[in-house]
Amino acid sequence: MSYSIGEAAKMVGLTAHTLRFYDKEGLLPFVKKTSSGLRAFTESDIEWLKIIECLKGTGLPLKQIKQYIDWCMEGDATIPQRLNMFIEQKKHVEEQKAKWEKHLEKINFKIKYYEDAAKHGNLNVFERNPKLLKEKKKLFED
Amino acid sequence: MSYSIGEAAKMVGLTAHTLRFYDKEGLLPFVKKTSSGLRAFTESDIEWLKIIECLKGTGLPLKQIKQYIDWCMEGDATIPQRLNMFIEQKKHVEEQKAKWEKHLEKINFKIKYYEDAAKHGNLNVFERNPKLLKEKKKLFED
DNA sequence: TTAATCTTTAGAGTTAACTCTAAGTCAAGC
DNA sequence: GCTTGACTTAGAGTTAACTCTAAAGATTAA
Repeated sequence: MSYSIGEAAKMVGLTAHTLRFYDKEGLLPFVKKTSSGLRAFTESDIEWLKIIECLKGTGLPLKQIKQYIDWCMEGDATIPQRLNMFIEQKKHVEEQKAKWEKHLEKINFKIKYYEDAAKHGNLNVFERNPKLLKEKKKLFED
Repeated sequence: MSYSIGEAAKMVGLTAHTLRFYDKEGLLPFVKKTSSGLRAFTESDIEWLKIIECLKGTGLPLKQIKQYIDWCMEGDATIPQRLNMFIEQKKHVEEQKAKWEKHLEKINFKIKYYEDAAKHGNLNVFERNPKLLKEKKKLFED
């Protein structure tokens, strides 16, 4: 059993347009067509789409995703490159997570700041709460 | 004391071009100019840049960042909107973090998979390690 | 069998966020 | 004073990733 492009799109949360665009960019060399020229997505193809989504969702550009797909199509000789790519991507995700953690601290500070400001209707937050000023200095120095 | 656009750019890890672009887009209404027309960034302006970087780094588009800056320029009446924006952005960051966690699991699986493949020089990983196949099914179902 | 709803292609258009160029102005060191 | 490098503007160009259009062919339900 196989899925039309519209069904496949729905399954992975993309549009048919986007899937055709990916195909045009060479990201879906594994998708076969029926005798009348319609794309037929297999279960395995859906899994490919999910790994593409995973890589895209962690910030890997389509060009590099294509590189990975190309390596997969080339066979066993490219296993080390593929392993390396995922190790690098893991590093990247962990760096991003750390960066987001830093950003989240600033956001949490701003929430505290504006909660106090909202309560009193003005921005004299640091006069009311000097500790928050120290916190701000720690967060924004470097 | 104040900083030139080049100095300010270096301090926040952007280029002078980008800062001029932000200014043109209305993101830097607070930056004053010298009598001869050069932008002069104060310490407080650098802090603005850091909060812009924080919002941009957590995926907020420049248009919405501009909306926030505009609210700040409007005064105390917009405090609730600003608070709300940071609360929404916090939610967004936490959703992203959860998404990245999911992606990281898939990446970790692929690393295990390709480590075994690399060790043996071929992709018959699931024949050697059926547990990994079950893990894969769990990760890619939904 | 026919209407409605897919799907196909090539190719044009869009959006966000830069990135660069040209032509001129300003500032710092010798 | 002069050179060198940084700064100014307006505006053009770039890149990634879609997003849409048109015209034609395929599939499905009544």
